Amino acid sequence: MTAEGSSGGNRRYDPDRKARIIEATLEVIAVQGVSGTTHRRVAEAADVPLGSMTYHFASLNDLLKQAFLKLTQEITHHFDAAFQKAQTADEAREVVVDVMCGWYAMTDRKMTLILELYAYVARNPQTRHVMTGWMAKSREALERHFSPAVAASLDAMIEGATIHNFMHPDGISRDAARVIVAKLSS
Amino acid sequence: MTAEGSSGGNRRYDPDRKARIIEATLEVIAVQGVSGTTHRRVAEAADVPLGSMTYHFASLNDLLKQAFLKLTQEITHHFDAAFQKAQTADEAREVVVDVMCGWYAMTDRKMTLILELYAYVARNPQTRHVMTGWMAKSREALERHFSPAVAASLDAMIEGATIHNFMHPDGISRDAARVIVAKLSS
DNA sequence: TTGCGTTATGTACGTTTGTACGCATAAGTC
DNA sequence: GACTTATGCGTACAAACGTACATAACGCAA
Repeated sequence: MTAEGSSGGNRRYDPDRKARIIEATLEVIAVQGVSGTTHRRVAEAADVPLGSMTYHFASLNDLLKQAFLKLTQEITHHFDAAFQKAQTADEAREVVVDVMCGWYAMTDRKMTLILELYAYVARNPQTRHVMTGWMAKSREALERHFSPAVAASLDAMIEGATIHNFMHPDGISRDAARVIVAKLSS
Repeated sequence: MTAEGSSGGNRRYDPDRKARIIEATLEVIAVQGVSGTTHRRVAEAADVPLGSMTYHFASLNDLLKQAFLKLTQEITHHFDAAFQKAQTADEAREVVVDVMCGWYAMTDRKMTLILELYAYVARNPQTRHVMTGWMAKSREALERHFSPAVAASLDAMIEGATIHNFMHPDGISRDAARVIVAKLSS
């Protein structure tokens, strides 16, 4: 009775609702951009009533902030997992190459979300900690295999190469990436 | 009589109006983001009546497109000018260092605009040519001093370092940048 | 002057927006 | 069962939106 108890059309008791709304928010942002993200569109995507929006989130900005935070946490998780597997420095270098071009789960959707995040943070300084936190985690993962200076350069290169490859299909090939990583980490 | 002839409150004949609207658009985007850029806000910023918006631009998207195009042209111009001065490879390397951290005129405002552009292009594939055109010009400038492969890597590094330095104040120092450029261009 | 064609603008319209809030419905307690 | 409290939601509203369009203001030819 407690579970599955949807007694007709109008739903009740849906403990994952808030999480689902956040996920739906990312979906809407990916397709419509922050500029096209509205309470109503997210509500429809998450299949919840409009009233749930203002009930679970103080404002639209609050919703965006939480959605972007979840995005960075997911990415950080993937990033960490990839580097956790690497044992030797050479293996770590290969992971960097993987991330630079191809990425494990860097779909167009995720890349779009990241760029929306950047723009959002640039215009909302009070959410900058979302970025600095993410960057710190990435740096930390890299510094388990490289010196701080090299880690910083690899991090920047990952950023730039990922964006350039996204914007211009055949930007940096896998072989080219290998050469670059070798140079930077020497 | 033809110039300065504002015969009271309601203006007439203002040949630079379109250009001024585009500039005002960039100003609004920088502060409010694409999501907060409206006909009315731009009109106020440019000090033109609302009707001028739909008169000079087919739609809001058309306006955004033209504004972003102007942004990339300005940046390209600065970029080219900087590299035009460099005669030797070493001088070119130093320009790359300049651009990576500090940039000639890379204010927070301009960086914000660039990030908004990225997000906009990611969501509007039909405007991707604005990005590919810009990238081609940058690549071209770099290839006057470096091999294609090295130019591509420097371009990506500039991208990543600029963004990281913007997000996290003391990301890559000038000395560190010099080391990185030396490695990449060897 | 008058007339005409182009250029520009004020205004109105139908939508969509974020958000507030009264009320319905559940769980909790006896 | 009855009653109380906490939780969730349908709905309403003022503000702001993009856009269209009738009409005003001009330059210019006659």
